[in-house]
Amino acid sequence: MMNVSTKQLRAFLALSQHRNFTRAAASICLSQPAFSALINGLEAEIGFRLFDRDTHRVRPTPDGESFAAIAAHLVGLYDSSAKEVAAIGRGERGRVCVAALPSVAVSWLPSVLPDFRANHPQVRVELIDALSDRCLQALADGVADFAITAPRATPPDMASEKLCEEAFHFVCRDDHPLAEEAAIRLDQLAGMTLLNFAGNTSIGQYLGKVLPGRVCFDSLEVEQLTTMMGLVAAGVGASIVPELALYQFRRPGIRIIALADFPVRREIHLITRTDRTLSSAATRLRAAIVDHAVAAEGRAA
Amino acid sequence: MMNVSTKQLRAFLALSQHRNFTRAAASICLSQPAFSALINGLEAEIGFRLFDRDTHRVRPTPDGESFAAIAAHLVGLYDSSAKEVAAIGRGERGRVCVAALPSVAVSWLPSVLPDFRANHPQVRVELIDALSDRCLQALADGVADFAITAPRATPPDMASEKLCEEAFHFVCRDDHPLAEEAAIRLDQLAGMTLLNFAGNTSIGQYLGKVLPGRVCFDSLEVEQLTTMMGLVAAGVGASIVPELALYQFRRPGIRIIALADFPVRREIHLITRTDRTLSSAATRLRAAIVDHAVAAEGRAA
DNA sequence: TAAAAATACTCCATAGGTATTTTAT
DNA sequence: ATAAAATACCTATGGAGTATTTTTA
Repeated sequence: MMNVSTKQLRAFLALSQHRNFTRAAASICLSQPAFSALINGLEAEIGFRLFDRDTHRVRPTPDGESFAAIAAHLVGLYDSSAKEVAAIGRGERGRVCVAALPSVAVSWLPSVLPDFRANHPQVRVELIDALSDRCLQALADGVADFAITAPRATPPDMASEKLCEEAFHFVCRDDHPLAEEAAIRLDQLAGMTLLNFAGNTSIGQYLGKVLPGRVCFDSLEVEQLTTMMGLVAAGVGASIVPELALYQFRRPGIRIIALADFPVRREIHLITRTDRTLSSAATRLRAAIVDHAVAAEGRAA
Repeated sequence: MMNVSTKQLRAFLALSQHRNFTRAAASICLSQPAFSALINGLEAEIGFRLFDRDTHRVRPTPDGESFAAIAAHLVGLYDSSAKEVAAIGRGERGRVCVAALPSVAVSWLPSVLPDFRANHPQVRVELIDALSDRCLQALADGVADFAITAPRATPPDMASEKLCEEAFHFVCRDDHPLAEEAAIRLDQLAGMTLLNFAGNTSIGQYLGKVLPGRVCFDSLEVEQLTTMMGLVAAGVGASIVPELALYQFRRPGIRIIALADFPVRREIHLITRTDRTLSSAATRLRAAIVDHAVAAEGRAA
């Protein structure tokens, strides 16, 4: 087997160029004897002489000239590979897949993704916008690099980091009995019937923990915010949704009213697997998202 | 700077394939700790983790998978380069230029070149067929790798190896006074006028050393054998040529007669420069030519 | 508990330096 | 006589081995 180091190849190329051991050695920051040893070792390794040399002239042999083309190719690929690897390390290559709740995908990511994509043009970004369970499933399956959701509990093998927490709001049509309130207390909801979210949604899980015994739930349960908005707009009923979901309800005829003493806030977490190293690209995107969350918290406070 | 050895890259590729340190180490004939050190060193060098590993599972990280393509390319080029270099060393790449006397080019090389070219299809062979002086000039200029000629003396910086020596023969038209002789002695030529070769030809030099005082030279001197053959065939005169030149004269109407006591033989030498290493290809061709000369001498003896 | 990677350590080969010698112009 | 490559010799780094420990499924 041919065991040639890039150092030897660079020494060879330097000597081809300078045609002088002392100067070529200096050009790659080596002493002349060390440099000579590199060239001698290279010649021994490949089995033929690369330079004809005496004390006053150094010139490539014919075989040395044939070798030069090969060495230059190899060192060239090595250097460009090094650049590529550095780019991977800076998160400028590869693919990132984020699984996020639709409300997060709509309200959060649009303020982070454009910047990230502009700074990482060679990274393919994929977004899975799904309900909490499917987000975690994508993460567990290895499809997603990380998830942004409001999980019931942190699954094993996963680490959770709180990005923010958000208040719940009452939403209703403007002909609803409470439509004119500036703020609503929980006792004002007593006996009232509210439209609920399905148990596999994070909102449904939060409401299910807090409200039973205080309000009646309509038997109608939905998964999607869009659907809920449609029902509210149609006057089918009122409901309670967290901050990030409000974008669906900011439209004529629908009222959004603060809940003065609602006992819980929805926590949005960024979930990563503990048993897999994130790609550098994913690490960068994750950092951008966390930064954005911290900044947003700062503005809110 | 990225200082990564091919050994590390091969270790990486082995681990990508086996996904098991112990087996991957065995596959490249290393102990498991030495192998681990290679992988750790590689990760430290490039700055990101390549494998997620615990005691029971080894799998590439996303960045590791990006790296795999680069590593495979690099190792692939390295290996094919090693093959190319080996081919250079075996004399299967490159160019060989031989400068040879026309008589050698006609009589010698055709029995060596076809074999050589068949065995070295990727070597470009160039042939300079010129008189002695131009052959040596081509060698001195670095255009020719070696020369086959009959030099006056070996120039400095050049080494000479005798390939063969050859007898001189008398050539004349069949109406010449000596045409019917079986062999001719020098004294039979006394007073006779011979066509001569120019002083820059090897034949001219040999004849000039031996004949003055014994025969008259015609004032007509030529350089080329073809021309001499034309003059002889036209009955302008007779001449003396060495063995390898006889191919020109083996034709109807021309007699070739042995010279019984001619005091010199022409020596054909292979000349190489002592200050330049021959290419491997040239070394091979040179060896083939020398072998052929030795074999021919054997047959002659 | 068993299998596999990581750690600890020891040893030797070799890369690199300085000082000196050889060589060719 | 001089400039440059080769040689001699020393040191220190690191690569590779064996033995052992740690870890997790």
